[in-house]
Amino acid sequence: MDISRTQQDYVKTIWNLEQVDQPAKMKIVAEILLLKPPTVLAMFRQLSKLGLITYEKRNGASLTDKGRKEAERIIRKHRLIETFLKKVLKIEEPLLHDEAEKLEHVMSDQLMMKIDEYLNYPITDPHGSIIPLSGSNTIQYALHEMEKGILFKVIQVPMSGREKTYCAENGFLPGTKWCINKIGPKGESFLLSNGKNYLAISDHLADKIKVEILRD
Amino acid sequence: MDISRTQQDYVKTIWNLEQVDQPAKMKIVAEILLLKPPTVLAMFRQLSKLGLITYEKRNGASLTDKGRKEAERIIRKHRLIETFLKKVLKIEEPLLHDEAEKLEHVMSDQLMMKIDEYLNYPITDPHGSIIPLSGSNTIQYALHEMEKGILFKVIQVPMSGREKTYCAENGFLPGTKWCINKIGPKGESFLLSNGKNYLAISDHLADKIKVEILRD
DNA sequence: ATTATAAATTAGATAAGACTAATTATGTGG
DNA sequence: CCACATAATTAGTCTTATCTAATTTATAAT
Repeated sequence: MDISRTQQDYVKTIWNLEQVDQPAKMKIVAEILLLKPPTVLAMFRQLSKLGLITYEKRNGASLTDKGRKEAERIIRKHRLIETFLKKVLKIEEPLLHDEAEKLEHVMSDQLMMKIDEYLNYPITDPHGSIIPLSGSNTIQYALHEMEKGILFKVIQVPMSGREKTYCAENGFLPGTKWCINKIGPKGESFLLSNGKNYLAISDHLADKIKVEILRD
Repeated sequence: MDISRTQQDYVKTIWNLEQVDQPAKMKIVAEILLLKPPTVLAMFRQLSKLGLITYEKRNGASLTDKGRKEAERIIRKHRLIETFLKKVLKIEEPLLHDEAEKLEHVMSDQLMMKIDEYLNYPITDPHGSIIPLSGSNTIQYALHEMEKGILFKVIQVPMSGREKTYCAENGFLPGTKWCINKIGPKGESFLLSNGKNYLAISDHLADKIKVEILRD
């Protein structure tokens, strides 16, 4: 059962608020969507019934897993569309955003897959925001393929030798989370940080490391 | 004042019927749009009030100039979108048509211009249908640039010499209407017909002839 | 001309999404 | 702890686009 365009706008708005840790209270959502509180209340109830959000007075709406999945499907479309329009047609702001805002509601998943493929599975959109993945499948990348500013989780490091030791000594182990601070010219080195320490990874080593992008 | 998505579907349907000289009667329009006659009647009245159609009992709806312009704006979008999706993303039927059907209602004129430019102002869509022009401006082409099956009006022929005589003798004069029956391999000759006679035009001559595509 | 059939119309209902105006909760400052 | 400001809610209305069921109007066939 597809949700309506209107409902899509709501989950998207709530998702965006949650990204910056703002509770999605009625008043705020109403302001963002240029609606009045009673309208928003009615929709919150509708979305609750659909299992997309939970709503508590004074606490605002929170996406359920189902709702988050819906939201990310739309955000993914929005960002892929922006990337495509910018790359291929050289569209600039504000047209870029406005068109994506409309197209995200009508482009099929099937078409989005084609666009994703055409763009060679981009990680970020023209504003540098991460493009959420489709569905629940988390794709693993080589560290090598990452961009600056991306937060990721380590999945795999070399299993033996000097490189294994280097990673282990620096706490760069599967399951740990890191962020890319800097990439050397021509991508020949990566400066990572985990909030406490910094760690340099050579191009060569980066090629042997598997990571997973974190998006929440 | 933009017309609604629903209204757009109606004028588009009426336009399509007029193209094949079918009167757009309520019953037919209802069948095409999967609606019931009372619904269509209500909309016919609405569209009349908006000056987009005239409606007479038993005779069906006819587009006014304003309505035709609206319809062609949408058809133009549909066909440009199909051309783009096919050329760039290699989308095939039936997805091609379904996506265009949705996108035509949301893509801005501005974006369409970019797509038109990107495609280098195509004349026909992937099905060979002519892409209507935007607005009232009729663009003139060299006969040379035309494709098979296109109906056109002659705008300009050589003003002197053997070629002028040839055109004049065969009734190929400004204002007359012709259709391209056949184009030689590598476009080195054109076989035209005006319904009565056939006329061959060489590549060389075709280059000096200006025509205007007829789309109604 | 009369009737049967098909098309058009009316009347009234519904659903989604929006509004306004009025009312009720809630939480904070005095 | 009470009053007031702010937030949330209720109740009722509107618009757009749809429907069904019943009725009227044309057209064609006898």
